[in-house]
Amino acid sequence: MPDVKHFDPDTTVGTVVELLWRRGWPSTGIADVVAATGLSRSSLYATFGGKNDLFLTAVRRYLAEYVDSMFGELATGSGGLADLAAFFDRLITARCTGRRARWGCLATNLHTFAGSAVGDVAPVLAEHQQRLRDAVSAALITARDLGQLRDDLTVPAVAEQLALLAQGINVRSRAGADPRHLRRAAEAALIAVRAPGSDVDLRFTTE
Amino acid sequence: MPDVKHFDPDTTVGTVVELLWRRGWPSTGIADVVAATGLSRSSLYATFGGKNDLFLTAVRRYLAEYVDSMFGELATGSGGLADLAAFFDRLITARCTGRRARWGCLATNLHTFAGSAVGDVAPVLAEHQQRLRDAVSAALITARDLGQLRDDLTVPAVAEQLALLAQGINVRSRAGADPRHLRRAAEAALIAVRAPGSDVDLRFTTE
DNA sequence: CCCAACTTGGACTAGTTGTTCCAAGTTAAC
DNA sequence: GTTAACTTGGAACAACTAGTCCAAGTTGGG
Repeated sequence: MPDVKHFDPDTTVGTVVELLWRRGWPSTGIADVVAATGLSRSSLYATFGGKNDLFLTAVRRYLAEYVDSMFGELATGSGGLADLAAFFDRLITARCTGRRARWGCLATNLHTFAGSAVGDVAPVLAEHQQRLRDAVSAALITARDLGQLRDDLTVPAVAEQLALLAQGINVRSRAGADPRHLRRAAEAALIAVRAPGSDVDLRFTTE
Repeated sequence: MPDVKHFDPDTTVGTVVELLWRRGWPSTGIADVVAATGLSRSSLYATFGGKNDLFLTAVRRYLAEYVDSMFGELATGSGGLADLAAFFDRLITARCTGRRARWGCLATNLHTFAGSAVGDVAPVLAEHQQRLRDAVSAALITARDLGQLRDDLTVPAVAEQLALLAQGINVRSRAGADPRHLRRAAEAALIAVRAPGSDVDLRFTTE
C-alpha cells in the first residue's frame, strides 16, 4: 500500500561516508548532507534518524567497505612479512594517491574526538583497532612459522608496533606526508624485525 | 594614561590550550572560552582577535610548553638509543597518566582537519613534525656513533619510522590504549633497530 | 582634580546548528 | 476509485555560532 522510497539509502550512506571522511564529524552538518545528496531533511530523518545515527551508520559502512579490503591477505595469506610489506604498500598508495589522497583514515581521524560526549564512536574504534592488530598478528605468526621473524621479539609486541605505525601513516598522510618517506619508514620497520638468516624480499613494488 | 588589562593574557592562553586539547578545535566555541576564563567577549576579541587567532596562539603555546620539554635530551643527549627509550617512556606516561591522560597530543589531534579550510594549522603541524624527526635523528646519529644502530638501516628511515610510531602512540592513547601495550611496542621497535653486538639497555624505567 | 586612553560587561546582530512538524503528493492493495 | 500507509518538500523551531558595538567604568599622567 504505502508509497515507496524515492532514493537509494545505500547510495546516500556512501555520499555521507565521503563527506565525513573529508570534512570530519563536527564540521559536517545536516545541511551539507542535504546539499550533497539533494534529499530533503524529512527523508533523511525518516530513513536514518538523527545526525548521530546517520554518521554512525556511515562509519560502519566505511569499515566494511574500505578497511576490510585494505587488510586483504594479511589474515589469510601465506607470505608472512611479504604480506605485511604488501599491506603497507597498499595502505600508503591509498592514502597518498587518487581522489581520496590526503583524506587519511576515517577511523583514525575519529580518534580525535574519541573522548567527546557526542556519538559513541569509541567502541567502533576499539573494534577496528582490534581487527587491525589481529590481522597483523596473523601475518606475523605465519612469518614466525616461516622463520622470517627474529626470535628475540614477541608477536604481540611487534603486532602492536606495526599497528601503531599504520596509525602514524594514516595521521601523517592527511597532513600531506611524502609517500616515499612513508615507504622508507615501513620498509625499515619490517627489515628491523626480520630474522637475520631470512632472505624474504621486503622491497615495495611501488617506488 | 590608559586603563590597564584586568587579567593575565598568558593565563588565558593556558586555559584555551587545555580546552582546545581536550575538546578539539571545531567543538570548542568562544562561549566555552568565556565560561572557562570568566572573561567577556570584548576582552577576548580586543586582546587576541577572533577565534582563529586565539586558537593559533594556543597551539603555538602548546608546542612551546609541552612538546619541546617532551623532547628533552633527545637532541642534545649522549645516550643514543637509551635516550630514545627514555623519550618513549616519557611520552607514554604523559599520554596515559595524570590529569591529561587520554587527551592525546594536541598537534596530532589537529591533523584531523589539516585539509580543512579554517585556521591555517598545516604549516604549524609541518614544523612540529620536522622538529620531532630532527630530534629523533640527532639521537640516532649519536646511537650510530656509539655502534648501537644496525648498519643495514639508514638514520632518516629509522627516524621517520620512530616519529610515525610516536604519532601512533598519540592517536591510540586518546582512545584509551593500554600503556603497557604501548611500552611493549616501543621497546620492540627499539630492540629491532639495535645493532646485534650492542648491549645498550632498552628496558623502560616505568613498568 | 581632569581628561584622554583604554578596558569591560552586556546587549545585539546575522547566520547556522540539529530537529520537528505538517500539508501535499505518491503509491498500491482492495 | 477509494483509502490507508507512506514519502516528500518546505516552513518553522529553539538553541547555538562567531563576531560587533557602545555606554559605563577604570586608570594614570598632567
